[in-house]
Amino acid sequence: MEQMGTRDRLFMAALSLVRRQGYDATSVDELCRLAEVTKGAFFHHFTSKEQLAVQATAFWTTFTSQIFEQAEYHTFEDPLDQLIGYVEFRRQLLVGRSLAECTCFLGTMAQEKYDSNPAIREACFVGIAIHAETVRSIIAAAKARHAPCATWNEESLALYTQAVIQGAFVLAKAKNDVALADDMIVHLRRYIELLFQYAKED
Amino acid sequence: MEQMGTRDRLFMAALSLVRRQGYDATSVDELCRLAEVTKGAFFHHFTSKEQLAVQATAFWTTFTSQIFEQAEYHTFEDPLDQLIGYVEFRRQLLVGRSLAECTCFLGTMAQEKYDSNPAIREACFVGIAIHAETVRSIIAAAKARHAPCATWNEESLALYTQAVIQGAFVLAKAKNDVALADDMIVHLRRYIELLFQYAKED
DNA sequence: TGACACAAACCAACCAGTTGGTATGTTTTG
DNA sequence: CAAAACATACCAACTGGTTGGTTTGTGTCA
Repeated sequence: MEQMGTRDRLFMAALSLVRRQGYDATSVDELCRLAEVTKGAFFHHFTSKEQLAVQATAFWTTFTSQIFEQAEYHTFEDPLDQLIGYVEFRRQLLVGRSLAECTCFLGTMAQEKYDSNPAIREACFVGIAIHAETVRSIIAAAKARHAPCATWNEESLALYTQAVIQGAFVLAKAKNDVALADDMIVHLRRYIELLFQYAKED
Repeated sequence: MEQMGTRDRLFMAALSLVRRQGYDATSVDELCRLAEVTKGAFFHHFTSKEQLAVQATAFWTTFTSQIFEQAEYHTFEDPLDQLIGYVEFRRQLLVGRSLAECTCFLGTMAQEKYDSNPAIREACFVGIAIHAETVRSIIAAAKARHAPCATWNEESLALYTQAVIQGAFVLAKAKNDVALADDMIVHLRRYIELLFQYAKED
């Protein structure tokens, strides 16, 4: 964090604090303190707290994309193995991490600001949709090979993977137990396996 | 709302405002305004905003329990029909309602305050667990009749139904579209059907 | 020398919570 | 039975502190 520029340090601070406390509970002063930046510098780079939040969603997308791109599952030949590999990778991302460290910046902000701040809401949805699209393309390939006649929609299933993961985070937060999220993602894996297994046997 | 007592009017205001704006964005003054109560009256009945939130979770539990108790699915003979009926009832609860009107008070608050307010977090989890338990007992009966040898855990599946619904709300909020939540719950129904269908065919 | 990147002091609005008080019962006691 | 004592429910005005955002000034580098 030390050698980063002022903007990126503020983005990192936003990810950290918003994921832990939410958007409203995170003050500009607190962001500046963590980023080791003055308030003057903050408002030099961003016109408002809202603008930081909106731009932080794009920062989050590049930040997380790098993590997923480096994951092993991309090297698997069979797209169904890639899909199961993706789900397993989401489980791996939970181990040894606190809730604030493994939960989704976009989901957290979207739930809080969906009605009161359209700009933030939309930015969060775009970020989720970008990630869901990478999952959708894997699902599409898996479907083409293993379940070409299946009735379910690949785009809908891609969004469902994200919904399950977001919901897993909500329940894990309520119980204050990351293990619960893992448990929920195991169900997601089983659903996908059943979906393809059942289609194969037709 | 007019003939209710002061406390219940404040609870109703809390459900309405917190579901729309979140906990932090809802001020005590705003709660009082909606409940048509003075700030003095607020702090006569509650020692803090936090205490209102904690007690509102119990209010929410009784409030929502009544809705579920009156639902048709309880009258079905087969517990598997009851389970599918429950999921379908969750879908019905979405129709004609805005996101703020159909999403979960507990999930919203839990995600926002899980790290910064243990009392609120715990109260939210208790509320979710109480509801999940009613679903678990239906699942247990359905499993006993239709899938006695299935390897999956009924408590875990009950929590999963709640995770999917919570996640459906997060995505629906991000897209600002209730229909997306409905789509996600359809996947949940299919998962449950596959889980029982597959077990039957063994 | 002038545009950029910051810093420090500051501001009005708003926040949760407190104050001292009133109106309306209910319970106790001479 | 009535007066005193207490309890409950409420209210308007206020407090110390925090909020997002502004203003004004300074160092630096092309």
